[in-house]
Amino acid sequence: MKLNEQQKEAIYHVNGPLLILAGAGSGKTRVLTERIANLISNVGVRPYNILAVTFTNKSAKEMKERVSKSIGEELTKMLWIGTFHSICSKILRTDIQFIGRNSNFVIYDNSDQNKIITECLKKLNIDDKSFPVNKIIQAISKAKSSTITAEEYTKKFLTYTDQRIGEIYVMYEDALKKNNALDFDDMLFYVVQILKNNPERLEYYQNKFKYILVDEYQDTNLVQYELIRLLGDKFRNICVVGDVDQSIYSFRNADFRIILNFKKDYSETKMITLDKNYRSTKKIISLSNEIIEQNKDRFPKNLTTDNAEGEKIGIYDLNEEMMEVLFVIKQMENLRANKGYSFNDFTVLYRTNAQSRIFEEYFIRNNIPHQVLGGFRFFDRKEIKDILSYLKVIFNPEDAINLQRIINTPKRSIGNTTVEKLLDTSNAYNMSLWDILNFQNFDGIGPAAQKSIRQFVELMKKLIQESHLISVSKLIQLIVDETRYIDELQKEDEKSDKEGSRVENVNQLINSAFSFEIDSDDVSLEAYLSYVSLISDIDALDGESNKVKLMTVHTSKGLEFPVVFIVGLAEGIFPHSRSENHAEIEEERRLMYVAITRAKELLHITFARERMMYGSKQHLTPSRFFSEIKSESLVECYKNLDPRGHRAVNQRISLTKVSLDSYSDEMKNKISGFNKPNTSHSYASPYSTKRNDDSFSNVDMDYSSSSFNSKSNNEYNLKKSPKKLDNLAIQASLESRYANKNYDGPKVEFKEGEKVQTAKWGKGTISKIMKNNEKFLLIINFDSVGGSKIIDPKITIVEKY
DNA sequence: ATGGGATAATTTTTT
DNA sequence: ATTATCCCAT
Repeated sequence: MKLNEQQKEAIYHVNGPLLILAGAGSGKTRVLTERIANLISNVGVRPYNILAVTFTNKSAKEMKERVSKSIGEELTKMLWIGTFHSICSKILRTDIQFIGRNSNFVIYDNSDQNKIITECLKKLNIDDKSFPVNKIIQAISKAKSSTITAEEYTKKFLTYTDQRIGEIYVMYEDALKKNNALDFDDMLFYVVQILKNNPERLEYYQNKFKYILVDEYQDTNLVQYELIRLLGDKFRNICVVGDVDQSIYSFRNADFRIILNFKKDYSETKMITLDKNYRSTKKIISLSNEIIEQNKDRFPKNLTTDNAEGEKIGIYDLNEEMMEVLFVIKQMENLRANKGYSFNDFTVLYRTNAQSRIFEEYFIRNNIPHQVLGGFRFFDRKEIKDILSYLKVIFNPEDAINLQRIINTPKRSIGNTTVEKLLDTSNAYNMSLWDILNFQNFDGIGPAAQKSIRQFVELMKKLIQESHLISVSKLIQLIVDETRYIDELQKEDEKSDKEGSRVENVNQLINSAFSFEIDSDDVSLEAYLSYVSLISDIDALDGESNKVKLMTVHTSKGLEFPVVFIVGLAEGIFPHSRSENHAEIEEERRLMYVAITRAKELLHITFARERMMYGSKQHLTPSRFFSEIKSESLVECYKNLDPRGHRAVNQRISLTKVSLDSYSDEMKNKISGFNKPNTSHSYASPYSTKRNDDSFSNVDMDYSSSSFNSKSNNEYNLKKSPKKLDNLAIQASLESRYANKNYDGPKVEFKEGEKVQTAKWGKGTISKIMKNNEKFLLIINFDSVGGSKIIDPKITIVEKY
């Protein structure tokens, strides 16, 4: 496609600060990548003089791929493209000594932080009811994101609460230092401190990064702002791209005022607005404009498009949650049968992860291939964290937090009381927990526990020794073998009937470590640990397989889909009940704006008036966002008026066309503080009476003639059924039988791109083959289950079909 | 030291 | 409904 004038201007601008205000779907990724390509190919900038910062690893990867296509892999490798954290981790690896820390550091995540804070509270004798741990973590994170040190905190904030938090902050910092650990915020803050306090390092990086590009600038926080400011201060070739209307991460201390103030910091800024949308239909863009215009804190901007007018946006007012799901299923079937759409054109967006469940349930029951993005992360699973804790302690035995995590995992009779005593001793002698464990005798600890401790120490020493000799994947295998941890997991797996076993997850971890060893230049334990600390999940969104995607609106940022269903548009859910003040409601509205602008062709918005929440039935009213739609011509509203309610569900959904006006009125009555001037000027549409008369043009969603579900011919599977599907259970047991048998069948030749199937995961495509002299693994994109899996064909039978 | 039962809380999330 | 946390009995 041809570039428009604004895009060209942004791409070919070379020197001086550049602010690109890029509306949704305005081709900003293209502008960024072509800008990099232009700097290198035409201006003659050396690739290692360019720094490009992205918001997620995924977008960093995408940018690398796209730049690579235009300037080649070799040059792209010399660029610094990455997230703020990965860039800072790279800098700290060489420069952390400047703040007197050891480069052997480990990165602490939220749960590690949680443990430290809990300990601090205990030591300071502060009640964790009046000072909830998560609130404290947030406060400290906020301070660090605003470049406020612990000492400054205690001086700056003088209320009782803040003074106590300051105390905790000081102690927390101390603990991190003792454990030779950094939290995520530290990584950025420390780099800023190093640059501020060491002129020669600042000079070095300023000369290195002659050209800086920052994506998603509306979601940066103060430290990130400082960092970019410091790095770019010499050459001032800073290009930032963002959209105030898509700032949705203030709960993570993002501050969109930073992008609003960019011009104040750099008076010579060239500002370019990209407001031509290449993604969506006119109707979708108009709707998004009407919603976002309600926000006061923004640059006025009017996104337009030359795309087709498009279909009206459907609004569906349903009686209960299950009907929402049924409606989505039915619509998808229609679009597939009559409009040539396929499963991977469809995406369901929701406000909270909890909403995904019912969709998953019914999608599985109706054999709808789907993939849930986000939600519970692989690396947050207990068994995975336990193993990573072993690795972290092996790498850095001073890490008392992870040491505590594994000292009695699996159970080896070193209980809380014993650990408490050990910690007391550690504090008393000001020695690390690891040093204390290495003593031969412990006062006041029983002989059984002493023996266990000695065994544990010997085990760890052995593992530390081995870690220098063997690969990470082998080390993980050794850990689970030597500790007999796998036995404990096996038992837990047998007890619970949850899907996806813990043992299997551990195998996935080993496989993913193996794939890291094949892909990565540096395969040291250190490199692996910083790699896993900075990635969120191993499964990525793969656009090729034919699956319906389900995700939160937050996760959908930056993506686009032909057909979007935004579900659960009810007061309390979207906008969320936790959003109370004006600023929070505006953020919810931006979130709604993001959701709408994901859609390319068709957009359906649904809500249910009744839904199960917190274990009981709740009655909900339509979202206030409906009342903000001014043009009746953009939407088509349907209401489910079936008096039989849920009993009718197994037969049909009967939808009746209604007027949008009813939602304006309803919202005016329901939302307190909603004081719009009288109806005279706004929402009444000349067509409203006609529409009401029209109400017998029903949309009849009869699905008894469904050709969709081939197995149970007539009906959608909507009745309650046991959680686990029978066929899945059978497949799983088959799979485990094969696994235990140590299958050594015929060696089949596999090729990338080949269609294969396994008993447990069904059909899929081989996306990558990884092998070396000790292992042979397949990465397979499965159609029915979420994402790709790493499969060892020696353990899992893989058949071609 | 461990495990079971009572009790409380329940957004969004990258790194 | 689900899950984490706490406290007490074993």
